[in-house]
Amino acid sequence: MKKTDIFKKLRSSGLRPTKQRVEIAKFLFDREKTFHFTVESLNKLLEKKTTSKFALATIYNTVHSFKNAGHLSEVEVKGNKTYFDTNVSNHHHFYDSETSQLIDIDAKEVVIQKIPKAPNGKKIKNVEVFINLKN
Amino acid sequence: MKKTDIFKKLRSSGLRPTKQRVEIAKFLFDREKTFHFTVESLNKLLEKKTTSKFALATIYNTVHSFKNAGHLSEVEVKGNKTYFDTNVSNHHHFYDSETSQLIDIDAKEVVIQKIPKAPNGKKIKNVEVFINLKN
DNA sequence: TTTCACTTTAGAATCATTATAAACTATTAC
DNA sequence: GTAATAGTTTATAATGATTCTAAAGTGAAA
Repeated sequence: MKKTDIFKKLRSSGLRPTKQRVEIAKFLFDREKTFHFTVESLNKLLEKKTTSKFALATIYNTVHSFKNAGHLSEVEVKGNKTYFDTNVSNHHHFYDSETSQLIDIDAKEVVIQKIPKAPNGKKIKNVEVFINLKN
Repeated sequence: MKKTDIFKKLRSSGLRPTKQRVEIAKFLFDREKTFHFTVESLNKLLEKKTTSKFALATIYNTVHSFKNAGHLSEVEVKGNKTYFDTNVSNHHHFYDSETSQLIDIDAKEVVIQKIPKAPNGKKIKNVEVFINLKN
């Protein structure tokens, strides 16, 4: 991903391309596979892989901005940490609780034949399938 | 649920039937429908519905004991609070993020036709379907 | 009924996350 | 370019959920 693309991505979401955002965006989005992380793990990786220094609050701010802009999605995982995913398309997950590892499952890999209808005045927003793994 | 049944339930899981555990167990398990809660909400309800007084730590201890004994399950919900469920059978959930409300879906209400196989040396422990609702 | 391991308790400690307010910086208008 | 300003970053404090600690309490076995 070119630097200008990152600028565009940020600008088009109303986010000023600051040094920090550009660097975090490059780290998050400039990769082949989707990437799952917590703020804590992202912080550690940024410390290791970049020369810049980021306040923890900035990482929280940035991740939330990216999430609100639709560039990141949040994954529901048991436990108290928030997991994020660079894959924002509709998809599913394997979860290995032994290693706390998430693996994406493409939407077309799961076919649901029957599903109950939404209660009372509600509608279905989306369906997420979570496959828990064991050894 | 009779008091002796609660005693049995606790004893058979190696849990001493203390005053607190019995009262919390009665509150949680003596109902028709399944019940979803966080420690915070349970604490408030216990304050309202019982005359006993429980230390918050006791509620945490008790809920964890019950969970480890298999009498409660944990539900994966986005956000930072831990949700518990008195339904420990294999089942699924509707989730209304507007009201933070969970609704159980019986396992037989969902039929999955196709699912990917587990990666490398792993096996599938279980599959959980999460249906997010909107208005 | 005594003893002892298991529990409960209040409060301190910890961990993740959010709020605050001052310093900084990208953008806009000139 | 330069100045003004609105949006950002930062360090730190504050908050909220959860866990830890160590002392006091209590079931259960002998």
